[in-house]
Amino acid sequence: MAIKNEFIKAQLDMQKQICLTNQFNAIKYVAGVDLAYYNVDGTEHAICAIVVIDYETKEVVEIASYTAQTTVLYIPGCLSFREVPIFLKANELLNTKVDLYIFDGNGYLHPRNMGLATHAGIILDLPTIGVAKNYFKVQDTDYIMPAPIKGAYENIIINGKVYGCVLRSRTNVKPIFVSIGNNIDLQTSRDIVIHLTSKESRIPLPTRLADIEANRLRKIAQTIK
DNA sequence: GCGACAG
DNA sequence: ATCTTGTCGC
Repeated sequence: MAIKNEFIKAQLDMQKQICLTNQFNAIKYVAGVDLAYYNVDGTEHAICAIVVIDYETKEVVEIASYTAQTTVLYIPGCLSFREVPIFLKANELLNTKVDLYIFDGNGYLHPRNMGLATHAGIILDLPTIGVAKNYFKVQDTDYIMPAPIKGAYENIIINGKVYGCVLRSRTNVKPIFVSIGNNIDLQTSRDIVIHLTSKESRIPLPTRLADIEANRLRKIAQTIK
């Protein structure tokens, strides 16, 4: 498939820019990013919602969103090319100077270590974390199920390299998959995800709120049709 | 041909 | 991701 090869070349080119160390002094504003999709007369549209919260008080600081027609189809491994352009437009509407972004999807846990969170992180040149609700198998490697206790985790090691981890964000609840995006390390990513996860959801608060906002806007757009 | 496949 | 109602359970 010609299109997919273009994406792979672009990912391989970006690969060498990934930063695996913390590049921040303090975290004040954290943004959660999520997209929702719907159709209008057979034309697919996407809504990107970004919700910024205060890392300590967890209060919502700002919400931004951007809707656009979809131009790129979804191909496993190439998700970022579909979602990053729309995310960047929504991000332009943000007034808050965000310290860290959390994406709904993988970062380093990707065939070329270039998932959504990493791709966006390199463009933003800011710290990002990828949090996926489902496992995206790389090189036929399975993950080890962590203990059913909040905070338990197992690193996902592929060919001797740590791609990310499976983290139990809530006791007795299906685990999530955490990986670095850019300008951050995995240990810190895990700590932050745990800090932002409570009994309301197994997903960290910023992305959970972004998910709710994106779907709220989608339902409104669908009833207007 | 069959199954897998972040969102 | 989305199409979709009720339903079992804390």
